[in-house]
Amino acid sequence: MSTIKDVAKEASVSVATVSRVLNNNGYVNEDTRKKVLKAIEKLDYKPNAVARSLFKKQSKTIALIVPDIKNPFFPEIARAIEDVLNNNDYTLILCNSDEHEDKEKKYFDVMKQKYVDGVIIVTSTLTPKYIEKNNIPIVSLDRPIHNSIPSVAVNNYEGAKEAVQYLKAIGCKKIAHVRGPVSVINADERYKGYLSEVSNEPWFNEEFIINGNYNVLETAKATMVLLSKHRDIDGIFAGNDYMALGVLKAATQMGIRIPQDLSLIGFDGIQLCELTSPEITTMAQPIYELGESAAKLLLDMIEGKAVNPAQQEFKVSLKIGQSTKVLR
Amino acid sequence: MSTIKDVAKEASVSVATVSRVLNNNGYVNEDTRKKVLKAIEKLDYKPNAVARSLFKKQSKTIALIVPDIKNPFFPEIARAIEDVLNNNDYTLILCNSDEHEDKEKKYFDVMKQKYVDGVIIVTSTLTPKYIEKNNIPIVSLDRPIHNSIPSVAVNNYEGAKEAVQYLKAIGCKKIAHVRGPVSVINADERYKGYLSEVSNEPWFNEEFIINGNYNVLETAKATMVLLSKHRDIDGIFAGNDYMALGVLKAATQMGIRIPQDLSLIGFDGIQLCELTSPEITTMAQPIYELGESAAKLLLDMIEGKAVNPAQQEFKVSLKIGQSTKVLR
DNA sequence: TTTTTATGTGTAACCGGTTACATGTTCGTT
DNA sequence: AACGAACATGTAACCGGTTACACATAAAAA
Repeated sequence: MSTIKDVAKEASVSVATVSRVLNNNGYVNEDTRKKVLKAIEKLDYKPNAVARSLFKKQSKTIALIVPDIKNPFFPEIARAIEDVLNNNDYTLILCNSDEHEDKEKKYFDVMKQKYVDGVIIVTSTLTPKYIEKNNIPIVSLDRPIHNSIPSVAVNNYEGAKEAVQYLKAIGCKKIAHVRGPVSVINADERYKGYLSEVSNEPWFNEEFIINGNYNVLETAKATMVLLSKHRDIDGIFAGNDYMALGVLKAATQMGIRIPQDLSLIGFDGIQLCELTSPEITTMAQPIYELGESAAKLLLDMIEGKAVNPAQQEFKVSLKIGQSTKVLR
Repeated sequence: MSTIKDVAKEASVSVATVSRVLNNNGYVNEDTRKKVLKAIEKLDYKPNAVARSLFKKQSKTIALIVPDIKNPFFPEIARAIEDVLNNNDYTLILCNSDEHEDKEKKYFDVMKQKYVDGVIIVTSTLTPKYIEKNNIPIVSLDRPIHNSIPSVAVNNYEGAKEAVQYLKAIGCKKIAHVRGPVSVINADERYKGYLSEVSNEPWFNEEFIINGNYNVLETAKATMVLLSKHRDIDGIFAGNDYMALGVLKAATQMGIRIPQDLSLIGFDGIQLCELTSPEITTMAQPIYELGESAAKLLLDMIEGKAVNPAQQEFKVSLKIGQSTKVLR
């Protein structure tokens, strides 16, 4: 690999001049510029990003910390983010936290040591205090942390209400809810949205709420228990699509037909919804847009454009599949 | 952020000494070491990874280039790789190539500029010549490029044969194949494996082979055409699980029951197989192991342990789900 | 006692860029 | 003719580490 010195020598100029043409700043005579460009071409010179980082204290790299990339929501997010970064000559570092605070913090340390320019994080454990202490541009995604931390998310509470309203509208008389982990803010919001819609219904029963922990198999098990005890449930609002898959599985196994016997609606709008049969009706988040916006917001912050701690809230939208059916 | 100079001053020693205790090499008096450690503690000093990289010409970072992280095979791979890296204090950069040679090459350039220590790549387009020219430790995953390039993959040909053999064994009389993209080596191998098992069968028909391009919806469409024309097909070997999902979708839509009317087997063994109903029978690759091995191999290469261009080949194993049924 | 050898520490060069500052031209103005 | 602004380029310090080398001292060997 040739260095800037080699180029300087080849073009018979100083390294400063080469640096100037490289970065297109300062005065450079047109002829000199051409000479340098020719030398760069000849030597197939590529500037050393690490040396540049050391001086500039920035690496053109951002990190994405998610609980687990295997959860199908996150690859879609990651893809959107990477697209934006790629278009802006940034690079994406991927981290799996398993929701462990220790891992998150360890990643944070490493990122600071590597001059990573910013972080997009999906977390339920990190505190605003810790984050501010680290003083690195950050955007929380999917799960707002605090109004002092920029975030990109959807209105889970409203979305959940709409989902339940839809089930009601198509004629469901007894609606159950599979909620996500207690510690996860969006699962909580969705749960609250469900509650606000059903807690005053005469049929409402605490037992209609089960916890699927954002896990398919766990959901399937819990759903079987639920449905065998309460055979008259005719609608289920799953806290996310992944768990809706679990419900689908349980129902199929029990010979309960979806949507004929039971209407099912999920939340998120992951691609998987369209691939199952029946296709899952869901309250869809604009996932790609979410990732895209988070990335753009972060880049703006890094480049000093965005100043106010933006709290972007997107709307979810009902995406009707085949798992819900108008009953009457 | 404090630097090594701050620590040196705090401990009243030279930066060289601090560096020595940091890296645990060279002679350092026990008392001096303690003094330095105390200073490090006091200042909460973390060495600057970029400065270190510049000198050492290595970044403790490796890149993973996949066609698209949204394809559910890759998050599982990525997770395995990241686990290994994390345990070895390496960081993972994620790149989506969309199978475009241009993007792959662009990533390569960036990686070299950033002193990325190695690359794990899933590609069908890059040539051994190009790769060797770049002279960076590399492991090709899932799709061997050439025997001069270390790779980690499964025996797709054998696996495909076994899959078809299984369909035969359970009594399928007419077996179709949904193949993957023509340009992708593993899709080709699987196709050949299928052919070797069926081309001599009296029932064999060229029309039993359709192309799903590793795409669900495309597969579903093609499958509907296939099945409406050839109603006596009673077994389908899908080139991967993702396409098997497409077959499942098509069959459901057409009222063809799986496995009662049609047995379906996929390839890969992604987690999704267990989440559908019916669960998909598949020739499972040891996905996690694949990623793990690729990462370990690459780290060995980077640290100069592995020298011979290893071509690791893993075995696939039949994982019986609910999409295949013994017919007689 | 002298010579090695092992131990301990500091100075400064180096990794490959960027940029502040100095220096020197060339113009346009007055 | 004199002077300031714009243009052009080079020198060297700097970013924050690592390490070769020099030097000093203590312990071991001759």
